[in-house]
Amino acid sequence: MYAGKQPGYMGGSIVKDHHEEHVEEQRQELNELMAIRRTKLQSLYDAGVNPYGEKFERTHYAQEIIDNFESLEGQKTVIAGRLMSFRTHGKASFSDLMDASGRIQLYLRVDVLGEEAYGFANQLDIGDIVGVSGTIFRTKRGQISVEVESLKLLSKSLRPLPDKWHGLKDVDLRYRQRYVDLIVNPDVREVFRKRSQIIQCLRDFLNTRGFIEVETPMLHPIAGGANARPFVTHHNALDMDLYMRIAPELYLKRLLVGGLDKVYEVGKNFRNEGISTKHNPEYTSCEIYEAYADAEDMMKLTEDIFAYIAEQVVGSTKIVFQGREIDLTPPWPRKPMLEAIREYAGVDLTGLNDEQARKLAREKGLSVPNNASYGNIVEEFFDEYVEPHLIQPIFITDHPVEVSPLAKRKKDNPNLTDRFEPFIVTWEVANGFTELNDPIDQEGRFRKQMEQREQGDEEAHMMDEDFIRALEYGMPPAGGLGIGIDRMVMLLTDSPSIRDVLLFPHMRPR
RNA sequence: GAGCCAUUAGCUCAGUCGGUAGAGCACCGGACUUUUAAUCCGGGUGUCCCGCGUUCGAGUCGCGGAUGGCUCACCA
Repeated sequence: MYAGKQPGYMGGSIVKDHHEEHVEEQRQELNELMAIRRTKLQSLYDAGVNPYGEKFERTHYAQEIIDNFESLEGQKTVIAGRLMSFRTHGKASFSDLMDASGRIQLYLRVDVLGEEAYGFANQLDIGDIVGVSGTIFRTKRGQISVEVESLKLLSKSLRPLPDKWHGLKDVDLRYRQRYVDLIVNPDVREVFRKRSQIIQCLRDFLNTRGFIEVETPMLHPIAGGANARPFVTHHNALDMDLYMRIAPELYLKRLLVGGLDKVYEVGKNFRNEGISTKHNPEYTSCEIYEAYADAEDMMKLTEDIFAYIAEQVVGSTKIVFQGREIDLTPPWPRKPMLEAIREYAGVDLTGLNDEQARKLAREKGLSVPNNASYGNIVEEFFDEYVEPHLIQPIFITDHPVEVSPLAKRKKDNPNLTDRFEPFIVTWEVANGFTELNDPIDQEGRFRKQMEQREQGDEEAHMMDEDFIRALEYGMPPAGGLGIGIDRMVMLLTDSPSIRDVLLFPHMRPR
């Protein structure tokens, strides 16, 4: 009954045969460096070593050992990570092991490990993942190290890593093979650790102030809440097209109607538009709504959020972006949009009608479509003359009603809204306003948007009848705020391109 | 979408006037028991992005294309 080979042995044999075939099959297509590693892989199997090990219990991270060396010197440790370099000296060798925390040097001696284990260690490659146990000490030259007493291969690496000194510079490859980028460029890990920290701080800040985090749909029957072209997708079972969300706004405001009066959502929006150093087709926003508040409250909230997070993550409200000091300390100045245009463009657009505004714009050499509204012209002047000057944090307020279809009109001027956008290093980093809670006005605004849509403006809002119905039940007066998380991360990590703060930025497929 | 630039070894890059394809790192072999971009000796591993053309001869010149970067346009 139990005659013949044991099941375990059989299993091993099958695995081995499978690997031999596989290795042989692929060898022809590989360059020499990879072929050598596959040969080594095969000899590991031949020697009965599993090159893809199992669970490994560690006692320390590399950085922990370095930070606490005084108290750890002479003690045993078990660590694991990727081998990043080798310096062999005959019967002794040095190697650098990198784990999530950092790097530490390994010291291997034949008289500690024994001939066999030492020989095995010298067959390892840069890039292999190992677990080691040993004793913490300091070399003659003062380098904190682990004298290795035993070593286990946990994962064989079959591809050579980029140059140890120059690393991986090809931007395209860095984004496409972010895993390699993360291995060889420690700064990149740091950026993403900070990104995580920033979002964590944001949640802490809001939760502490009594906001609750919610999740609303990403698949929308109507794409609303922003001026943007949506992605269209299809639900098979329902046989209907759906839009990937361009903003969570209209759902979050339904929650205000429902009585959840302080809500926020952190998540992705999808916009079917251009790609640039500041735009990715999917990006992360945090939208925040507070009932019984207004734009002024949301401006204070914005400043406080930026200041709090900068303090936590960078250690100061004065940060450096691309060599320039940016002072995020509240309060930030406020400036109405028309006043900013008067200041930087020398043009007063106050009280003009559409036609007068178009005429003035053309005189100034701006390209203006014939159906451009007063609001469009104001925005055009702003983008052209004002935006490039807004380096230090500032709130631009009081946007024209035509370009702010979800914001409440100003009490003293129905052509303007109680809206604000903070600008830092010329970027719009957020957008907020006193929310329009008048269903009749909202319906009128949607109709205006639909007219623009009919005139070919693909980014104009769609009519959302259910949202109107929700407002008809009564939405409390409220302030709303949307923060572009990616831009915030760029700012706080000194990253000039949005691709530097996205782990896997959108790339054309190869 | 337009302009400019780039594409050469696994990685980072040189390559002159059109004349047999180069360096460092990595890798392979050897020496070396406290090195650290270890060192020393030996070894060059290549679809020069692709195609067409000019030429006796193209990594190099011309045309077309691909991919990427930057700027502009678009886009909050």
